[in-house]
Amino acid sequence: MIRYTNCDKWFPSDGIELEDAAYDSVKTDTNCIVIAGPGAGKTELLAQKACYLLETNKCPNPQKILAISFKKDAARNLAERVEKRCGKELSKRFISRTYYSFAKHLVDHFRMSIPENYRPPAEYNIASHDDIESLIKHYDLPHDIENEYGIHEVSTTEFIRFYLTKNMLPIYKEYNNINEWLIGKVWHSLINGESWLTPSLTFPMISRLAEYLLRSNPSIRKALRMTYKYVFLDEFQDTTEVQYDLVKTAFLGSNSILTAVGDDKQRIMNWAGAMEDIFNTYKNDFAAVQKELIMNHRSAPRLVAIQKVISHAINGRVTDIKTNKKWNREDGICENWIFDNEKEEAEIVCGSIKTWLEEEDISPRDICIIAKQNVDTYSKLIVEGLKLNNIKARNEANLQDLLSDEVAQAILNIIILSNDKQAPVQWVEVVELFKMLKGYDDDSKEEKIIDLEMELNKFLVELKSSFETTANKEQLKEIINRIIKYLGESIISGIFPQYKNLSNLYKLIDDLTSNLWKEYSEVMDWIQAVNELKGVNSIPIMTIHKSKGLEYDTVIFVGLEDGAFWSFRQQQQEDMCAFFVALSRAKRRAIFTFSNLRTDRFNRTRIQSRAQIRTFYDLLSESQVVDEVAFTEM
DNA sequence: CCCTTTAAGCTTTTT
DNA sequence: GCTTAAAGGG
Repeated sequence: MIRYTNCDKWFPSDGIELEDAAYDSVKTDTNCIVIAGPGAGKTELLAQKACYLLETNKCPNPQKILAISFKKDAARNLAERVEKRCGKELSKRFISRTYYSFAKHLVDHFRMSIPENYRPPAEYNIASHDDIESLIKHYDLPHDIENEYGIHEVSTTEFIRFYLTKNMLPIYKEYNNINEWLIGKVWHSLINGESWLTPSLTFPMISRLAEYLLRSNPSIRKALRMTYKYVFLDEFQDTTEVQYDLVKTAFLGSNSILTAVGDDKQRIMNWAGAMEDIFNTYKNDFAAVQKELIMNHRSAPRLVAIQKVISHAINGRVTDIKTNKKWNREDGICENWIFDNEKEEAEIVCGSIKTWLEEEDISPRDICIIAKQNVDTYSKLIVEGLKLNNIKARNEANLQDLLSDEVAQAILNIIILSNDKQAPVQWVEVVELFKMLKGYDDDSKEEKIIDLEMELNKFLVELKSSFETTANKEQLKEIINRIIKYLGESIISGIFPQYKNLSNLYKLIDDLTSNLWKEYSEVMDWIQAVNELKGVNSIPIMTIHKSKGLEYDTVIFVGLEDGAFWSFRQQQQEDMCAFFVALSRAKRRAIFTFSNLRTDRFNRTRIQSRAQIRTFYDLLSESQVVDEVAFTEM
């Protein structure tokens, strides 16, 4: 029996302290938009709000909270935080999904209620770019698109990204031009398939179908609104029109209470279709109240001082951001490092990193190397230089998909467990996975679980002896295949949709085998090899976009040059935001490098200019806490 | 065939 | 903004 807390007596769990605006946002009964800058504790705020609603029974059983994020790991993080804060039982009614999984669930579950001419078959693929391109080629049409600026040619990529799902369903009853006809044709072919193409839908198409479904079925819409009394919307500044239309149809005019969280200063997804004026649109549509968090728990005071200046340049607002008490007033380092060429840049950067790792209490994972884009070209010399000093650094994007895959994680956990029976975290994760694979839940009999654990132990012992005789890549692959067989190939493909097509699973096995073997052949120890593969001893290198949401003690931004910000003239605001995102990843130290000469991704060395980026420099000097260090005769 | 013009990629996620 | 590759014109 759960005992509920009186609303007035509710306090944040686990000793968390919320600032006033956060406390307001938790307790408010109205739709709201919470502006949460970097380090404001966005995830914590949403987790605490979920706890408040569940623990005080403001969200009574069987009603639920729906949280919608963009990325799987954001959705998972939030769910984990809620479970940690208010326990397993209550957190069952906290449903954390991505936009696309929310949409796909609706479409798959209520497929038969979708109007017939837009009803997809029970089995359909996720359409690839090539699938749609083949259709466009099949209809053999030019695809000029008319917009407010007149007729303009549209690339295939643009057609798929922006035009195929530009409007709500149903698509124009009468075709005004050849492109509307083409959009209709492509939709029809993708839903019904062609002789050479199984029915295939893109995620934005699925979202449009979900919206159409809800709009044309008031009873389903009503049921959804009754189920989800509270709705959280994460990273709201990145919302696309397709996603917003779905949210509007689902919840506008209902009693469901929406809490959107976002930061207009971190809008760096405009180019990918994020809505221009989403905060105001939402405020008007949902009569949402704006709250603004003013704490930055992450960055040191001197870094926050710079962030304030950039922030003001972005939106013209002056906010008195407060820093965490753990810092001294003078904490925080920000420097611009100017070099003649990349070679000098690499030397100084590598030397500094080496010194920091030796003399300061930080590990490789506390440092991050960031570039605007083309990460490999900007970091090539630095990676080579670090390698000479036995320091590892790597582009996170290359292994990200592999390492975030649930099946890959399970395999790596099992490999660790078979070599170290004491690994508690891995044990819990693997047992949970097996319970899921076998369809057990918390009500399952204790004996069943004990049987499962004993059987697993037996398997791990068998594996261990195999590992002792593994001497080449092929033998490692055999072991991984045995693990897959033990998990059950068909069970995997049934539970993890990405492996419905088994060739994806075989590709994963190949990928994992070669990457793990590469690590093992260097360290000759399985546990260490898994850890190296996970990158626990590597300095991460990534784009600004990938770094969003992450934090590091030290951030080295490589290449503060016009060449790196090639779109500055077209999207000054967005590039300023990108600069803000990169800067605000740093807890204590932010370094920006500039090189007069830079080799681009086509391997040509060019003179770099600062004419446009001067804007950044001027802002940095205005903040009066940035030191400019020249390693050159400029 | 050669020279000029034009398109597309850079930055991303999702079952 | 700057590159490469493909397409277009004479």
